[in-house]
Amino acid sequence: MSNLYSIGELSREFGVTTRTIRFYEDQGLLCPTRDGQNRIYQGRDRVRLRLILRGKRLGFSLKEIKKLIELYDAPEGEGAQLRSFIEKIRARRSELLIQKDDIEHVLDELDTLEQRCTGLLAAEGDGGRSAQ
Amino acid sequence: MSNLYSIGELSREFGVTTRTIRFYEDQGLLCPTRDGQNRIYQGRDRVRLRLILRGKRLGFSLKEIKKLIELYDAPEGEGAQLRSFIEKIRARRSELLIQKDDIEHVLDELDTLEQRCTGLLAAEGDGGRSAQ
DNA sequence: TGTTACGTTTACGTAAACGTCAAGAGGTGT
DNA sequence: ACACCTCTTGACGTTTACGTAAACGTAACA
Repeated sequence: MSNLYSIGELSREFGVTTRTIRFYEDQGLLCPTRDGQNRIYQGRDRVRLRLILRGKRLGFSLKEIKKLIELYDAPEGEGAQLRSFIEKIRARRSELLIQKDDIEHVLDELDTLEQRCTGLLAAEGDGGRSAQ
Repeated sequence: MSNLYSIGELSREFGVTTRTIRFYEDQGLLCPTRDGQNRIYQGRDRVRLRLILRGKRLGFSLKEIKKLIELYDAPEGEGAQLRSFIEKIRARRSELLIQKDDIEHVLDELDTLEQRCTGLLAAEGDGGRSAQ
């Protein structure tokens, strides 16, 4: 268990380009240590990358993802800030619950579509005998 | 029940700009009828717009949304096409299931974050008496 | 001693999804 | 007649999230 990764290793593991990983660093989402010029990623960087990609799949912007990461890294600050954080978290949770609902809807629609397609296929293989 | 809508009405109802709605038409996602130059949207256009915005919330690109709509509108074609459609539907379903899982993860993380924040708040209101 | 693989920085390019004018037409109220 | 509102068609600008290419360093391998 090396626990240390090169940019290429991470790139292969997660199916993103090295350019992408460097870009995330540019945007302040990752901050690997260095061996001379070369980047060295630790376990926590890998966890972060996983978080980033998960966020992306959910339609978060990189900026939003960065804020979430910062929340995780430094949950400090005075009352007002904390209360505003909590507000944002709750807003985000509402959106996610809506997304879950969206997904249910779309899954239903996909089921309908697939059934329609398989129906058409059957009618075709049928020589059209079961067409309306 | 007029069942007919101007671009402004739809824009207000769905909270998007008229520019956005026209853009969707440009991309072939909507095709309202006309009264002279003015666009007139029917109930089905409204349904489509709802579909489009749902797709967007799920991170679909407009091109992907267009394909889904086309699938819905014209589920015709020969066997090979239908089979390829079904493939795409299944691929999409897999992604959505992953997204659902992503959402569960992030919801958990948000819960953790919120608890951490409320904990800090309590410690603060406490005058720090319950700090570590 | 090449060449192959992997890494680096810098910088310009690009596709998607609109935003933002500009300039005008058409109806409505006063 | 004038203002106001909503609509129209361009057309250029902007942000995000990278792609792509240039030009180079380093280490291994035949």
